[in-house]
Amino acid sequence: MSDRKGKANLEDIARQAGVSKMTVSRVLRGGTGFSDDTRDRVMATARQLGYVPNRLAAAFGSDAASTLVGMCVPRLTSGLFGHVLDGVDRALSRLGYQVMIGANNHSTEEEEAWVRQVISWRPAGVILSGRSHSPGTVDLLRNAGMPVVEIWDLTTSPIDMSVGFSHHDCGAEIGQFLLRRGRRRAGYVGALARADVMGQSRLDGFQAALSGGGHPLVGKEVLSDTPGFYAGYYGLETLLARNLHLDVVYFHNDEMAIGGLAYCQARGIRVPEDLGIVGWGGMEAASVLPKRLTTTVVPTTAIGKAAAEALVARLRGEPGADVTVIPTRLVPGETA
Amino acid sequence: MSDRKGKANLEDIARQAGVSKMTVSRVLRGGTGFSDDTRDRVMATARQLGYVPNRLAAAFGSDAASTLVGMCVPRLTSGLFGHVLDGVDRALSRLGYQVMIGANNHSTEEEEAWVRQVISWRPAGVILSGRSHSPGTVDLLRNAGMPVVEIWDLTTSPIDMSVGFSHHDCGAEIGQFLLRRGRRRAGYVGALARADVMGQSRLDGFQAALSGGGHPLVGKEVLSDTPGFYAGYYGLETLLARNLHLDVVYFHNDEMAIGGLAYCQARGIRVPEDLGIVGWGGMEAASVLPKRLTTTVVPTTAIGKAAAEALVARLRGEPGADVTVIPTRLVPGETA
DNA sequence: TCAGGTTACGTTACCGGTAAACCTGTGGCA
DNA sequence: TGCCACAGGTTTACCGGTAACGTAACCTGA
Repeated sequence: MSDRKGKANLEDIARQAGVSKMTVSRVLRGGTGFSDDTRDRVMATARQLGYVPNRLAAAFGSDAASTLVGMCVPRLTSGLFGHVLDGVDRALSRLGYQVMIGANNHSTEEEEAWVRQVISWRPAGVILSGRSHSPGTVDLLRNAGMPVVEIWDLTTSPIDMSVGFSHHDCGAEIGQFLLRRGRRRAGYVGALARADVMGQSRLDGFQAALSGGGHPLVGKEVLSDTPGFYAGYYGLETLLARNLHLDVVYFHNDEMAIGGLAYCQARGIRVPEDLGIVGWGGMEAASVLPKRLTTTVVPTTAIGKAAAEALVARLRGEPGADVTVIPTRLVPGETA
Repeated sequence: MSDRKGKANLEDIARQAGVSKMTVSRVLRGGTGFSDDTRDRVMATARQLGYVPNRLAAAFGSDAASTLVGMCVPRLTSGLFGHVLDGVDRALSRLGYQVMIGANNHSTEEEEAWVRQVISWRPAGVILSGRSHSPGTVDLLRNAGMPVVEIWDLTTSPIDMSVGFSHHDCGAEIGQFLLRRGRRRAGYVGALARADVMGQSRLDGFQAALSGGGHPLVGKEVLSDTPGFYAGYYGLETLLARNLHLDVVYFHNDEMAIGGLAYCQARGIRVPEDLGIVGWGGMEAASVLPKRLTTTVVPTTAIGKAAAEALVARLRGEPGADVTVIPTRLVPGETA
């Protein structure tokens, strides 16, 4: 056994089984061109030597052999993206791929830095979150010539493929829903400001719908904090302190909306009578609250799965749509 | 430019800059053995050609050059592990490493399958969650001779290194705390049963403390469901239906405890007067609830960071402890 | 009976870096 | 003057697979 780290390689197996390296390679990859007898002998030898394949060598030697997929999310601590990641990982690992992760913290520069790193591993493909990227990122990916899936926020002109839904439509749908329910003085509580392009899209859609219905947004409060429970709590406190006589507040996401609900409960504000509360995302907690949160449920796992499958389909040369819509669902709860 | 995918390589840069491949390699890695003039020329040429390094080739050619780290968590959808992953990723990406993820779904077999895959990429090191692994996993890792960090549940005899805290102690601490607060009839609501070894450790510690204090656990309900809000809600409902006159319930984690709180609120059970509720983990939501949840706060991000740093220290040959304790903190809230 | 296809292999070249050993000119010093 | 150290390189070998092509033995049908 050639003993760089004491590991057996194809050559060791070949020698011991009395065949060539290439035959061993073919057998282990489950190809054709060998007899049943040879296959059994090679397999037995490989097992006996404790052979651990070297994907590094395989991917290096042949551009087609990489089973690595890069996936970049805005934040690893987001509950929603945890589910997306889970969907991606389940689908890909079942097909023999491995996932390399990254977080861009809602920054296109950080995303570009990550893409630069991940590309240096010559992955089979890359999954990005969102549809706004730096020119450098787009260049790098175009040049790399590998499948790219942009998820979460749908785009009709993707770098390569897009899987997700329209954030703008989500916001608009909620706006129209609230108008139908008779709400007239809507506010918004968000976080991360310009950084989160997709949250901004929802707000844009929301505002457009409200204005279109003749009752434009009355006030908004956008913190530069992490969009979590705290930010929802204090964001609502700040917004209400401005005495705008709001009758409903749309939140950046469910976490923040639940923070808002906590604030209402603490201050004796009745929901939905005194104030309506609406979230976005569809986290599990939202449905076991004393009052079920009105929100948009996003099929996170399905998006991850669809992205992974689109990527693999392209790698296999199967035909597939460039744009896949995974619809969200407005779930009227008891808070608006 | 040799055009396998149209990408420039060291040789292209070398030719154009009028030096050898090796000199280019040294310059790009920031080594020594070249003049300032040569360095500037090489750097300029690399930029001009849009050189993207090939880490695959580097890691393949030299076992020491890998910047890949594998990280396996029980579930990617867990809020706590999202933070651990974040801690790991931040620390590692700052140091130039990339993270390959995996989920074992609380199964040592799935973990072994993942380890087999990740090792085939010849990573610089591996981070695992938990301390119970299949013999095959331990063999593979020992044989690979790379740094391994076991996180989350501390072990005094790690495969290589261990970073975390004792789940058993967490449970015991809560047990003692509740006894001091005068609770005498404690119950437990959990999930995943045998599969989640660490949850079981907490329960063991909890029971030991209660028994030691003369008031053993009265009843428990362990669902084979995902340990989330729903499971907490229905688990508590089922447990209380047995009319055991419990005065406090310890939950597998905060999500389940919050589900339990939701159940109490729905049924008019006063917390903490009629029933105490205790969680585990320290999720953000727990602190903006109408009543702050009594729980154990786990420094998730710090554990991830410490694990990453221990791994890198070992890679650099710096001295470091094999076992690093990251203490948890019992936070008495208003629910017990 | 023999051209032509098929099966079951073997051979060769190559992927793009890095380690290690090897050169070469220059300056310092005994 | 001769020797050595050192800066600033170059050369060579190798990592472990895979693609592409070559080939001998066997089969098959006209």
